[in-house]
Amino acid sequence: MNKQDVTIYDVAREAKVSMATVSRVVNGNNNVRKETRDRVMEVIKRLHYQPNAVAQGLASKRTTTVGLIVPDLTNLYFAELSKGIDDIAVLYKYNIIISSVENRLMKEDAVIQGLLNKQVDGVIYMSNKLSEEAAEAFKRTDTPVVLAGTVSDNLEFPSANIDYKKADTEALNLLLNDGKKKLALIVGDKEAPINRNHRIPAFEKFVADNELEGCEIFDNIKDYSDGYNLYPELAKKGINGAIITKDVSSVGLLNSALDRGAKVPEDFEIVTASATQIASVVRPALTTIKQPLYDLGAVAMRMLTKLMNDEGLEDKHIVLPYELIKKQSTLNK
Amino acid sequence: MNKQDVTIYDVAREAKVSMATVSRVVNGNNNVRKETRDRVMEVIKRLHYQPNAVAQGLASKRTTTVGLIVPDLTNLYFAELSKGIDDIAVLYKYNIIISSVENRLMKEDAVIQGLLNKQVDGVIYMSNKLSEEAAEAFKRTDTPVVLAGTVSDNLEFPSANIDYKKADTEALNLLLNDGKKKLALIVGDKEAPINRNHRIPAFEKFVADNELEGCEIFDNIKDYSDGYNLYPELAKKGINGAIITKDVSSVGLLNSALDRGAKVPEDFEIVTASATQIASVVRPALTTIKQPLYDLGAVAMRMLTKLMNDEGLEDKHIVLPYELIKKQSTLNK
DNA sequence: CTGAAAGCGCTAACAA
DNA sequence: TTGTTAGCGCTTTCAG
Repeated sequence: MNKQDVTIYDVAREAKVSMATVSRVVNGNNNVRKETRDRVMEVIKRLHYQPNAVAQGLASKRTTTVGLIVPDLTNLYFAELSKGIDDIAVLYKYNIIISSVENRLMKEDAVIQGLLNKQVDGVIYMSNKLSEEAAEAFKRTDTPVVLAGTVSDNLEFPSANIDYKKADTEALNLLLNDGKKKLALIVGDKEAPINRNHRIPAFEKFVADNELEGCEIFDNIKDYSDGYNLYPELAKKGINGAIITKDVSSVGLLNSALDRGAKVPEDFEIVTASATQIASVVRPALTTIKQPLYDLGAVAMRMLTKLMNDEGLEDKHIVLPYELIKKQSTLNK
Repeated sequence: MNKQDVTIYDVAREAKVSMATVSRVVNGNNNVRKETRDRVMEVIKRLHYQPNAVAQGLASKRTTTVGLIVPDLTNLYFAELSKGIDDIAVLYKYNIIISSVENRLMKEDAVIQGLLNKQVDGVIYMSNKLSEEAAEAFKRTDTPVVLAGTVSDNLEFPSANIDYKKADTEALNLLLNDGKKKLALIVGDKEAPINRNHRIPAFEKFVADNELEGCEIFDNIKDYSDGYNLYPELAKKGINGAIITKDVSSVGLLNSALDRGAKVPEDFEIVTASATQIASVVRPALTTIKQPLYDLGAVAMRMLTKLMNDEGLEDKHIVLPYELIKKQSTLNK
């Protein structure tokens, strides 16, 4: 059987109606007499007609496809966001074209352009750092864009997030309350807007407000071994409490601390800021800022569907509640 | 700026050539005089012309898009396969439409049909269990299909896998050699072809060959808590060595065993059969059958590119080497 | 090396 | 309620 053996034209002829009528039936348009509709449906069934979505897309200028831009699929943070997005996409009958952008030769704006050339109806952007060129590319187009689990510098794009400042401050308070005063904020990339504009200012404010000494921000801690290798430095500096944004790094740090004979949480407390599976299966279990990743994705996609239907957004920036889950990597006095 | 303000026609007029020539330039066809090419290129740059991939797709009947069918994105097994696929896809300039099929109301064949309607040039199927309808849908179409990290009952589709029988047998030998004789095979779904046709027969053969008593197969262990809750039953039955196919379950089992005071690996040994991140960060680290997931994905996608170019496959079923990584959840005598 | 012209399969006014 | 008729933006023979 060939790629497309039966077209709308075949159905029309066989059902003795015009292509327009078949098109109406296929698209659920009500302006068709029931009798006609049934006849057309019967022929569609009989001939196994399937509409060619590419032709539909060209004619209607809507592809029912959205683009997803994600750094890395194997990072559970993004995988869980994606799952939320996907479920809502299915609900609204959109397909998803996924593009990873981390460690790619192709520049981000080229990736975006590729998506736009495919005529996606919308884009969800999840990379932690919205580059200049990417922002420019988005601004040049009518195609709606929503950010999920990431922020832009000036709120120009709709987004779904948690209140990172509040979450971090609450976590820092937990550490301080446990008697830990030499604190660290450990991030993957200082320049990511989420860190630059939220986490770092919150950390600095907390340190200043509480007149803490010897607190420090560590940058460039991205994977398990980064975390593992960082611990000695923390120990030397007397750091006894840390918030880490990536949970794989947290686990590395945790294991490293344990391997070097540190007592967690007595000597050293850890809070991880993205509660994926991985944080909950290690022992001692990690205290986490639990972000509602699935929901963030779902909400972002829901916003996008509204924009794609020109419905407008009542709220451009949705903030979902987080939870501080206290486990065994903190004393929780 | 509108979705598409400049078309091939605009470029043609501006460059004083025909659309055909512009098309040739865009597609890198050599039959264009350098002078003409340069002129067209200049106009393309100047007008910021971007080809409409949907129109290209309709006219050429190739969309440079492939469909990915995956149970669940947040399962690292599939995420890592997907990463390999994605990297090769980028290399060959294909986009990826990803469809999750686990816990969906939509039946698998409907998902596949949706992909075919979008005129994908090929499909990579990674679900653990290729349903009847799915296989039928694939057989009805000319669109090439490749299986990655999964098998079909009768080798009808090209695939990339490891030798599951050999891997499991090697792992079982490790357990036996460590003195563990009451062994378990713990799977997510007994009926998945990979289990039914490979892992289970290998297990049964091993048990028979070594005349072991009290060995057993456990089904339906899919997530962390399934694994966690299974341990008491294993303990009661005196099972002292287990191969588990899902590593999240392995971790549940491990933690459960430790929580109940069992010594791992002295009293109880564990080998997990899919070495994702999660298996390597827990303590004691899990001994794993390390499948080259990234490579399996990459190889599958490479096969697909060949099929999409009608190049034919020298080898329909590619078997990649695995590694048995001995860690602390086995004695490794 | 280049252009003319016929589609690809469908949607969407507009008429009837 | 239905049909006619232009396209959507591009590729691809076929001629020249």
